[in-house]
Amino acid sequence: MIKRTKLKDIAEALNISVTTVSRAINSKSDISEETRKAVLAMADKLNYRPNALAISLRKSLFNVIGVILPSVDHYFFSTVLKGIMNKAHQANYLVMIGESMNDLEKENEILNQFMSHCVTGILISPSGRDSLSQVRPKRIPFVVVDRPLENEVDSVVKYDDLNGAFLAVDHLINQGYKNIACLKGNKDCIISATRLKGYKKALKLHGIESNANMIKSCTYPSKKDGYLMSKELLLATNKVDAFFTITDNLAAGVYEAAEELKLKIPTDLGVVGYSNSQISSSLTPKLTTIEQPGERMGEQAFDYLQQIIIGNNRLFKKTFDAQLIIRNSSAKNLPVYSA
Amino acid sequence: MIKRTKLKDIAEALNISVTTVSRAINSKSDISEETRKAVLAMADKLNYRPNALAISLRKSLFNVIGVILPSVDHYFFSTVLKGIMNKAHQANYLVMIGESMNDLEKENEILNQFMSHCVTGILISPSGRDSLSQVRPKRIPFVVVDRPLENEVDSVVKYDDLNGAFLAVDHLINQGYKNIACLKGNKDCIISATRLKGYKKALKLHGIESNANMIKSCTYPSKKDGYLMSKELLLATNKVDAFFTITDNLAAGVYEAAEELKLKIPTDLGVVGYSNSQISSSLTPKLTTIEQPGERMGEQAFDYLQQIIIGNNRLFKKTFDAQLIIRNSSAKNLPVYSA
DNA sequence: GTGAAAGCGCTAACAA
DNA sequence: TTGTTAGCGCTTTCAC
Repeated sequence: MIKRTKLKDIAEALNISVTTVSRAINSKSDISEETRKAVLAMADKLNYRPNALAISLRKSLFNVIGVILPSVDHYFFSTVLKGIMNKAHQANYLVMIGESMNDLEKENEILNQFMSHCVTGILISPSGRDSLSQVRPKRIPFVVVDRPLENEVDSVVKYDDLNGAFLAVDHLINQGYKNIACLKGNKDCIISATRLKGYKKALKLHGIESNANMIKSCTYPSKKDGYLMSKELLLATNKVDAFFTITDNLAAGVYEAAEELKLKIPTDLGVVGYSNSQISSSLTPKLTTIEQPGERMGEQAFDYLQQIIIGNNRLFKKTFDAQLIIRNSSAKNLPVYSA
Repeated sequence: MIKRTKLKDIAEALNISVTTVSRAINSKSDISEETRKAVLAMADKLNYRPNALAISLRKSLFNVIGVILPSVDHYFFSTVLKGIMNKAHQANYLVMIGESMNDLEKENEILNQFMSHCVTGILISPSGRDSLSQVRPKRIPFVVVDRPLENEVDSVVKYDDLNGAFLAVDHLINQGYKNIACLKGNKDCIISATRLKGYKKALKLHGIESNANMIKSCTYPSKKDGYLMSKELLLATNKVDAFFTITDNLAAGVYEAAEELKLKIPTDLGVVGYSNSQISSSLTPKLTTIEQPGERMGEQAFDYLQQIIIGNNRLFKKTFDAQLIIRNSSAKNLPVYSA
């Protein structure tokens, strides 16, 4: 922190009191137009910039919020962050950002640092089931984004993941695929678990029995994991004719395995991903997937947080409707989409 | 900001002075083991958390840095941010993040807010040529990342973009492509300009005259722009047999145009992108591109900033070497790569 | 319309 | 080893 002009400097230069300067800067009413102008001119001349730390300390409010996301280079989360920043900027809030990397301990560390630094509120995409039990006791305004723990006590902006997965798998079945495998993430991941439920729900609805052998998990879903898991399944049973993957990355891996095994998508193998990330429309054939409006979710989350900060003490909940984006990776018989 | 335990609360609970409590918390030497333990126990009991604002105000240092990037949902920048956060977290710094959206005015606004909030230093990827003339006068430690203005007065972590583009185009020529077009961004974008130079340098080296009609610009390079610009070029001259695009997104657009016009990549049309973003290996055929180690660049930038903050008053410069990643989009005759 | 004084939570110099 | 005092930069009573 470098030394800079403060109110006292302005006061001394003008031979008036600090109080008066403060009043002028904050455009209070009880001050003469004359002095006001003089102060402002001098402030400008000396390149005065208020010290937000001092102001915050004095006024007990700090217009900074903290955002905790699993990872910023994950496309979906980066759009959530963008949404948050859109609104935060408008509302004159600054945003601090921390990555939890799905690590509860690191998450808690960041949380504590944020608290120490007096953030006014927290926006968090929890890394695990116990995340929020770390947050709640701090008694700080917060809103959960995208990874809702099942409860009725927190404000949360989420996505209808159950239905998203359901739509994906239902679509595959309707297209004529019979043996649909599911590629998912960690057992502890709420999102993964919810999407798995949606998968099972769709199977059940169509009278298909879910088979544990058709479900594969990995720690941190990547293209490579998708490749390995799908290859294993394709070689093992030889009956899998479609994949539902809980993330587009995994689907990209399926494409790779399919090519290696000379299986044509979508005729031999149907694929539906999740998130509509950038790769989904770059794959050939283009990937059918589930849209996730990260930016809008981030914006909504900030709006709720702001409501809570200004004292609106109710619970805010919003679930974004699931939306299937049909492209060519699931067109068993006919290509249905080409844009 | 909610009310929380402060030193005074602990002091009163223990009937000792605030100073003593402070000493205990900060584990100074001149304090009895006994009181130290008592204080720590009470602090824990009352769930004490130091007020970083007050500490910073008092000590005139605030362990927060500000990061200004054009856009966080751009893959490359999100990895830069990740690199910065890796190191910042290790060094116990918090990071504030702002998006300039390539808008000088917005950039300046964020800058001022950061300054007001007493960030110790700034990491910035400048949005335009005049960005730094806004930063320099503030006399705050800063490091430029990835978008170096041509000067010798700032610390900067950059990438050898001239050579990156050169390698890309040189490679295309060596593969046997004759008429190589360049798809780029805005005229004001330094990065775009530098890569264009590399393109021209490679042409020149091979005795090919650069042709203004083979160079197309757009405002904010997207897949769609790539599609439109490449289609226009392919329809117009019918002689373009390869594209060098200053970003992978644009290359993805070229793929789309190629498919529409029934041109086979790489036989009819060679393509080389830039950035090695996620889509590059999802495209079919896989895209030859230029690797950009965003995370490592972010880490390096933070390290430099930290040096400057602790008073190491020299200029820090680092240029990451350009690296061509050869995949199949540029294999005019034989596929050369498949992983 | 203006200024003096107190205090936000904390630390550092100086006393005791 | 502990306490007293002053002050970081600012705002807010309360006098004048």
